[in-house]
Amino acid sequence: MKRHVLIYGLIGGTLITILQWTQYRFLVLEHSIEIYAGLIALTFAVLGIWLGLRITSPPQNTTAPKLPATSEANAVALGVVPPHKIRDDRGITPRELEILNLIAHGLSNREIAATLFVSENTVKTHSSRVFDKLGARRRTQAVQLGKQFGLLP
Amino acid sequence: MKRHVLIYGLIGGTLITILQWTQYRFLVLEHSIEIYAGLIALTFAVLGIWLGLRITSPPQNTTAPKLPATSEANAVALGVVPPHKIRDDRGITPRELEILNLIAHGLSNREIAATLFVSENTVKTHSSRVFDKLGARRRTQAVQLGKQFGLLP
DNA sequence: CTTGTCGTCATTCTTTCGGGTGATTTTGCG
DNA sequence: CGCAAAATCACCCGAAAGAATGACGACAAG
Repeated sequence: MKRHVLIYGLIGGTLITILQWTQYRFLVLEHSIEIYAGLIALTFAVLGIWLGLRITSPPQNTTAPKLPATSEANAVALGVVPPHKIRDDRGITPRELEILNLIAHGLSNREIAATLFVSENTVKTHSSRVFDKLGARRRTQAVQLGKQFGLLP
Repeated sequence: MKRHVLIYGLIGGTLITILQWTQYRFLVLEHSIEIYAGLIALTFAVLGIWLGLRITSPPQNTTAPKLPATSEANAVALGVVPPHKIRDDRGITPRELEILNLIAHGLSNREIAATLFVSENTVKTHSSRVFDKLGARRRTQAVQLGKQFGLLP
């Protein structure tokens, strides 16, 4: 990301230099200022669009927390390797995984509590722990990450 | 969409006009040309970024890191997915599907609103409609049903 | 016996979701 | 042009979710 800003500034500086170099031509051509302005506008508009695409192509990178840099996980993310082979169990206990599974099926905490015959607070505790271990802030995100880690089908 | 281009051209024209109007000031300030060039560059860079976001956010191909709509066709062609699983588009509009997609990625309503440059209320309206059309009561359930209907990868 | 883990439950508090309703603006199409 | 669908935004309100604690019993390992 920093490289883009660098390139950006570099192009800007180059453009300024070129403008400075061709400064004396303003005396000759009458309306060259508009032409130059248009050129600059066009250039930077294209550049801006390109930049805009660049900086927004990974939209949830800002929200997505710690993703492992391991080659296995990357392979899973890219779909190269079937995810059931490598499951990144991040210290998630069986009970917690059970809750995560029910969450993925669209059940509410109350329904999960009723299913497992435990208190709703217990479900909340488990889910909170799962979220913490997965680095998720919402249950939908937990489901998404759970699938990435091969914990969920 | 056409309006944006229009606005774009309008702003450009206005800028040119302003430049023309302030043309005589170039005789006073020595390096104002660079300043003006920088201003133009900055303005159009921001504008370009904005435009780039505008023209690329409606189709979620650029923002969606996951497999696009052609994934199912590819999967069918590869024999991975049985062809009887046809996507049951239940009158869900593209925008609504886009919101559903972002929900499936674990984004909150606020984050979705920020991603799509709309109000949080709008996101809520869309999601409510999607839930209604899918028969879901929770977003996790909506995701689950969306996958069942072949609307989500 | 001490330590650590796991599962369980509670309380308080804040944030987020979701339903409901109404409104305006854009847009696509006949 | 005029209409209908889609998209946008606003407000209220209750329910659900989640964070931050603290606590207790069971159980296995050291």
